[in-house]
Amino acid sequence: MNSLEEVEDFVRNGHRHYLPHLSIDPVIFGYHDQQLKILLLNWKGLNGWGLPGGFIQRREPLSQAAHRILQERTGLENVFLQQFHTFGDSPYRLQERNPREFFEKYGVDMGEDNWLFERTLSVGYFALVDYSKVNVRTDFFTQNYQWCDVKEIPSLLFDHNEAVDKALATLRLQIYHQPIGYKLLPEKFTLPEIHTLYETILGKELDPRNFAKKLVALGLIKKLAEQRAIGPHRSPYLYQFEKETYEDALKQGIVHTY
Amino acid sequence: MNSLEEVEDFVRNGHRHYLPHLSIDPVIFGYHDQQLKILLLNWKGLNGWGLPGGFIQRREPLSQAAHRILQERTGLENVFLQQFHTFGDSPYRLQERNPREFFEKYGVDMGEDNWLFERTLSVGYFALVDYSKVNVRTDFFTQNYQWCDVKEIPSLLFDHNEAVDKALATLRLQIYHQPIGYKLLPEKFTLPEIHTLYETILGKELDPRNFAKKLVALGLIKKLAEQRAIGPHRSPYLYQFEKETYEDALKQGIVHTY
DNA sequence: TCAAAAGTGTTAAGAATACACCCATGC
DNA sequence: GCATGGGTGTATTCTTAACACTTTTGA
Repeated sequence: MNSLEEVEDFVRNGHRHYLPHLSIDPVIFGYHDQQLKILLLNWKGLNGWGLPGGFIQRREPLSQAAHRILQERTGLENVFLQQFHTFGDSPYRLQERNPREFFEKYGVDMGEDNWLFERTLSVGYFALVDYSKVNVRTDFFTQNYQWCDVKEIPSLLFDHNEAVDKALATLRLQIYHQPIGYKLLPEKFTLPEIHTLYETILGKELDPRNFAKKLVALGLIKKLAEQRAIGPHRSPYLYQFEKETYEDALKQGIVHTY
Repeated sequence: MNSLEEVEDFVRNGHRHYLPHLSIDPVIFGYHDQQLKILLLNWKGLNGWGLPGGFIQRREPLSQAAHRILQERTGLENVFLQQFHTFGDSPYRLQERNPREFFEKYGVDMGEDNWLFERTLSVGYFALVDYSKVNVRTDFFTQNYQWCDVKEIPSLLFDHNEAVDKALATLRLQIYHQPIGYKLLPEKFTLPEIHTLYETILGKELDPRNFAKKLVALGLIKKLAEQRAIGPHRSPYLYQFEKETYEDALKQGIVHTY
């Protein structure tokens, strides 16, 4: 949706293709270089940062819509993506919207009862990706983006701060029940790498000895014979996820701490 | 909604009051006499059992809608009610609905593009109530109801089995993170009572000694000096919830097992 | 005195925590 | 040889799990 024509078509005819009253605003967590960030877009007409978003096609399964929207924004497929809450309580989710000014800036005539003005609830999904592999695609409405560290989230548009907070809380609770990291680390990784990943996501320090013991005891990772040269330091061993144990844990859940 | 006039008004004008495409179908867990049941309604025209349901008013916060729908069905207020998932993937949630036959049975002329025919996603909430305190209110569409033991759930209409399964799984996971029981037991209760409650919800046996130790160690309940006479058996002591600890645990969460 | 249900304590195993030193590497 | 980061083990504490007999009560 980059040209004015496409936008006009979306505004006028979108209600034929998409369900009104519902959107999906994914919280995309990106991990790279020991940092956990989320993808924010600058919505031009609103002059503020917010989550990406999209609508559900009329005949499209909900979870497929979430994957599609993610794919359109990041180019990524096969992503860890999880529904965590549906938002419909905040004042912004109560009122009929007033994006009129917003659209008028672009000279699109919307009429009085355009579908985009109606009250819209949001189904919240979060994704966990390696942000160095992402090609963010902006469009007519969003020409800037940033990967913003989770420790420095600014005040966001709408109720998006609430969504980010809840997504992060869910992710942090989840990590005690399900393994993560498969898609965020290279196939072979070092203990310090996965250690930092967990520390970064949980936002707190984890004892490296206990952490390694735990992951090995759970059978989630196994040590390989190979090492990696990392310059003027001792070479760390490489590890791999134990795929079977990992997927079992994903499905059945585990209860423990780190 | 008991008379034909009300129904006709709902069918023809409901879209002015309610959001289309979205419903709330609460899974109402009722506990009483050491049994965990859910409320099922018999939808007359569909000849099958399903969950109660309702729509969201256009200007009504989502969680308030859930409470209202529950209140309308059960008369209960101030209930433990929790959102657990939004359903939009099953075949039933994909198609435009075809309740035409259903309504035609009642002689309501709906027209071709009635709002009730459209695809409808469902925001799932579950509630936990004492079913002996419930006055189920049926209406024009639902004149029978039953409290059905969770171990004997029949095949339900639409995707409601999926909703029940997921609600139960969520409740069982939740019980390891948050206390429950405040609204399900009398103010003063015995250890066997709360013990059975937890066993019933989890669907498995819990060692009575360890269980009692745990609840007391967590500071959730305290022993009173009083006992209750229960006939030709030893009189059990009464306990009370420690309100402060209980509410802290509700808000902040706990991680443990039973 | 009997039947039914309640109450209670200890031990062993496992898990979590805390903690500090040596090792390997490249410059 | 030195700076940097990686690797590893043990002791303590706490938590969980397993387990069986005695007490109370009213009939």
